[in-house]
Amino acid sequence: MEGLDQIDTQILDLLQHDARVTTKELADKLGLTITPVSVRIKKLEEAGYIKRYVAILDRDKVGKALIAFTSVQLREHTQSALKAFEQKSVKIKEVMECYRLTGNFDFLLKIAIRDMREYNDFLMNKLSTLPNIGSVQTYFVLSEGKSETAYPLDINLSAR
Amino acid sequence: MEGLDQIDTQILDLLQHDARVTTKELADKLGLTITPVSVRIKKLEEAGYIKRYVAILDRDKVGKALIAFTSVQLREHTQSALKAFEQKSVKIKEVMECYRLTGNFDFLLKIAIRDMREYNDFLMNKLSTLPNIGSVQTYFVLSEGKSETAYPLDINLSAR
DNA sequence: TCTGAAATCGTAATCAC
DNA sequence: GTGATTACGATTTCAGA
Repeated sequence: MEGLDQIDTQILDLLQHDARVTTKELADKLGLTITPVSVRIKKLEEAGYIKRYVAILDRDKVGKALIAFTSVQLREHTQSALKAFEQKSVKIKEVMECYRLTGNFDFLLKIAIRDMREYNDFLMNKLSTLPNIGSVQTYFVLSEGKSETAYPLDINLSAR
Repeated sequence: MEGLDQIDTQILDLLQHDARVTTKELADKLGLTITPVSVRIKKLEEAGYIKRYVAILDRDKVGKALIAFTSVQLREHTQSALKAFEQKSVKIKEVMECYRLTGNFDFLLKIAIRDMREYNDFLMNKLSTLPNIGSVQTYFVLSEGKSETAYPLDINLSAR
């Protein structure tokens, strides 16, 4: 699959906001019939543009009321030390996201837990047991102004 | 709906990893038939445990190769200044996530862009036009070790 | 690459148990 | 909760433009 046209991009954008939209609805919005839309979706899936479909849960309702961003600096910055930290930290179930960053800390982790007690358990019994940890700083989320899984696609509106 | 039992929790966990799993597959995994599984999913949706279903796209393939975490400190910390920043920043399309944080910066933004040129445009023409900005620090993502939308649910495995 | 019809498959709703 | 039936809607396939 070589490149996306405007219709592909619009399909992706609609699906990344609502994956339950029916092919018929998509077809109507795009001014097409079901068949080509269905074919395009399948191609987008097979070519890997769509990685997967997931349900987004209500964080509070499933008991993960607390989100923390934990930044980590390692003591040693060899390639193997960086790799080792990454490989081990992502195995901790509370770690939803793990990024290696530029700037004055090495890793940023997003942690989902029930409460402060669970964060303490994460910090003391899980994160701190990893080798080579230098300094750790924690930032708790006070409020979530936006939390979007959809990427900001560039849709050329004149193309309709 | 008052509380989740082990079966509900397992349904949620399976759906937050793969929303395309069929009711039949869920039923088989849970040792039930389609009917009760179908009823439970509907209840979970109606009670708001499942907020929505989305497609997760391939970031590189859709041209958002660069992710930045941008931390912002405001000059003034009145309630109205904080609220105003949050309300305005979330309207910027490149801002996928916006959190108000404890600790030594006020907001953390996750920014998805094509490249450094687009980040510069975001910073110069969008973020910096918001009122009350004190200091801004940017951390670019060098590698994404884990990027999960699923919350770490506690599944009591002994319950099967 | 599209349209439109036909066949297939999954889901939702209903029922007796 | 099971298991069967039904009806509906979505998806896939295919002929044809």
